[in-house]
Amino acid sequence: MVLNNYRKEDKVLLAVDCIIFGFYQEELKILLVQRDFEPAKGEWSLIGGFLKKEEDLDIAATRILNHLTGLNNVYMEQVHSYSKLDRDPEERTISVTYFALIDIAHHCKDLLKQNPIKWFDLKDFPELIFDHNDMVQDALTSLRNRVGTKPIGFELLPEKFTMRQLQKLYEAILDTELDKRNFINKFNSFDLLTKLKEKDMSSSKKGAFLFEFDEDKYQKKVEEGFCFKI
Amino acid sequence: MVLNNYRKEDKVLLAVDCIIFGFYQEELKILLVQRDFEPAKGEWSLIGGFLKKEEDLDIAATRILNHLTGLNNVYMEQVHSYSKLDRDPEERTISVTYFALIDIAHHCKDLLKQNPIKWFDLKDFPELIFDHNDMVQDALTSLRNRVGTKPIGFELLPEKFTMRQLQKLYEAILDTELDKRNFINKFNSFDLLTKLKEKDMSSSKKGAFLFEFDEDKYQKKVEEGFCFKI
DNA sequence: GCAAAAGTGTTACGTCTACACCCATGT
DNA sequence: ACATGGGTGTAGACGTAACACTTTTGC
Repeated sequence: MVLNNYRKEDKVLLAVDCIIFGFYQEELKILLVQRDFEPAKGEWSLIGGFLKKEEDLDIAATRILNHLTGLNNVYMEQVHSYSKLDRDPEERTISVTYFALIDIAHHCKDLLKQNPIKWFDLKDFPELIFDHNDMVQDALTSLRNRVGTKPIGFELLPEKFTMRQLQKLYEAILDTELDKRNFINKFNSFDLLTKLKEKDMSSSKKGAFLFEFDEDKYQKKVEEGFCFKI
Repeated sequence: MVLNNYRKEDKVLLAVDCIIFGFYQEELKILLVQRDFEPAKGEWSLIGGFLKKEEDLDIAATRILNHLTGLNNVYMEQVHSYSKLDRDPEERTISVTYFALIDIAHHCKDLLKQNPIKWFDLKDFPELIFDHNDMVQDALTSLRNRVGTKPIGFELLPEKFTMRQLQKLYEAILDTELDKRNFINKFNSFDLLTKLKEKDMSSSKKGAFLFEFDEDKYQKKVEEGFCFKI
């Protein structure tokens, strides 16, 4: 027999946890929070919260991110749902994760000062509560897959960036070294970037030209069947 | 302030919906059920149910699949969570989808006779309730991505299969035509199949050699860094 | 003048694609 | 003997990967 009465069914707590990635000094970073409530008070955790009756998951993720960071208009994608019975010792909780991509330099100058929130190097961050370490791992895998088929890397960079920054970003995400000429040639072949007249003088004496991602151009190309593939 | 009391939080109904794929007569199929309860009684729907207190999502998906089909040991993967406020008119319900891969020929001879469950051609199935059409689309996308990086296609075939069957399967999943020589050459280059002495005589007079997927060999290769990529 | 990063093309290599004929067998 | 699907190899196109030197300028 098919289940036929919604009201008889068990309800559960639904949480949303955000894996917030940033990019700074050529390294991928992750934003973590020190829990200020039990259980596991004082331990490091992903930024999360509970789904409310009147919102869907995407909105909850946006709200939670905004609530703890003050950030808006952040690129987010749902990753996976976690449901092991004992994953949260306090109460049975199912958690849906989202990864978020943030341009640290632009948005977060004062975040770093705020107390229980801190950026960590993705290669060296503390043990997290519950199954949050798995979540980070899965989110990273998801990001790696995604970045290969959709030009979302820019979400981690300032609007204007140098080719070298872009390359270092992809190197950090994919955890591999890339040849600068091949990288630039490939990216240029997509014809998605606008080269500006400005230069960034912060990393060399000669200065490096700045580029912008042309979202409109990308959308038009997609409609024409273009498929981003790096 | 961080949320600090689990008990105050809203709880929700959590459903699991299964997108069950099969392969038969060179076409991808999907298993659908006619709802025998309100709302939307009589309409076609994915096979689903509600998560129970004592199970995690993987187990719920397995139970639901088994309950409506009698099948065990079915390959399943979580796809996505759907949470639009009005997606289920009866009551706020979040749904987590799983795709399942089934060898129709082997397992389901009598399923077809059972009443409210029916295999449909993936290219021609009825309008589904709620957001189930989106779920099917997303699951198909997920299957397409997955099949390119993990040898799961075999789950849709009998244990022993011909190269032609395998090729037709990939053609059906990817919705594209493949060259038989290129396909065979590529697959053989992986060295994951065992050629049997037996032939399948059902589709030609000459007969076609049967092959088996060597799961152990695949696992060993993966440990050595092998990466399936088709 | 030298250190440090920016910028720029070509060649070799490997992979992917296209393609056509013979084989075995049941009717 | 012929119709049907099974099985096999190669050559050209294409994309990827490897590689080194010149430029600019602040110190």
